[in-house]
Amino acid sequence: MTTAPQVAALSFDDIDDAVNALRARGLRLSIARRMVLELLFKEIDPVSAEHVAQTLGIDVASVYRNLEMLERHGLVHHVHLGHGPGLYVLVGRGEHEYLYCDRCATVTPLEPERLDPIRDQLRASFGYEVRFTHFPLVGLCRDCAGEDRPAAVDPHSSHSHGH
Amino acid sequence: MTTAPQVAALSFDDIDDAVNALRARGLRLSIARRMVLELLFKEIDPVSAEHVAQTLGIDVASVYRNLEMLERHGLVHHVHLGHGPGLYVLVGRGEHEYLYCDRCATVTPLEPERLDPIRDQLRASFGYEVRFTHFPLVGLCRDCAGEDRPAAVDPHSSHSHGH
DNA sequence: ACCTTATTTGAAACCAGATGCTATAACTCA
DNA sequence: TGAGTTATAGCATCTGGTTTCAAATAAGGT
Repeated sequence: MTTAPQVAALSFDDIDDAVNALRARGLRLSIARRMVLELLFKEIDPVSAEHVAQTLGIDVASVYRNLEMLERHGLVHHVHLGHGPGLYVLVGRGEHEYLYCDRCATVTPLEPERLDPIRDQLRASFGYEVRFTHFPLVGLCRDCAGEDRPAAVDPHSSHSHGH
Repeated sequence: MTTAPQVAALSFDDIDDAVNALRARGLRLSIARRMVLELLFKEIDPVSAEHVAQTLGIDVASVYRNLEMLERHGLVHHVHLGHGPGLYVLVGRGEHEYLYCDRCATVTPLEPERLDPIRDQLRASFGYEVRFTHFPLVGLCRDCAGEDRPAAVDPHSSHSHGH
């Protein structure tokens, strides 16, 4: 008993794979939707809806609708790192969980397996099946923990995304 | 080595104590500010700025400024449970960390000590000093984990705050 | 009491995200 | 391939949450 079944562990090798999954669910595939999907397949790090809209020249509203819809169908989910907009990422392929430093706003993506021991312990203690995909683990990184007091910074952006 | 020093573990027995701490830092104490503090001392659960403003009949802008300021000075912090407004709570006195169920939106406050083993493990593995005071631990509660798939619900409010 | 400076207020700006509407584009079936 | 059906894109507009601005007020020091 190391890890519970990764709920809805959909995984798509490529766009067509994902597209088929959508089609199988009776969903249409508009140009815009395909573009969003393609972009998500390209990006490694989570991206904001705004970013998607900008880079693709699509209306943000449409982007939000698409992302939300893809999320409902389990292809995508969003994470909140610090404050600022939610960031979207494909599930399954290259999925990560995140460590976020309160102080320097550094984001450290982790392979989910690395947190399995934590999950096990939480399951054992509280019966909870936790994921750090929606909210990151928040605290002080090694460097910041060493220094002075932990004045909560949150620079509202400039996530120095150190991957 | 069970727990790292609780960073900035300020703790105030009563309002006057907190007020003195503020005065000592050269801050004024307006009626509004005192009222906000008093309300926070009364509340057990985290409250929204809106709630504070409503119950006290103070402008939300002032409430936000006060809360933000009290937060800067380490008397208060805020937590995000699901989506919806940030919720503010006094630091130190009766401080909790939170478990949040993705599915049924149940919030379970925990005594921080109960998560110390988790903290220890995360410190050992990643050098991170984590707290679950800003973002809760998110996952499926025992009940929901048993059932079907984990359709992310987030009823956008109605936190059935079971304390 | 007086002066200086922080703080309150109310309005307005702001951002992330959601929603209603109409034209259009996807899929269905003939 | 073309017509019909229905989802989706675009755009404008709204909302909730939070911040900012200018002017009026009130704290604390002297």
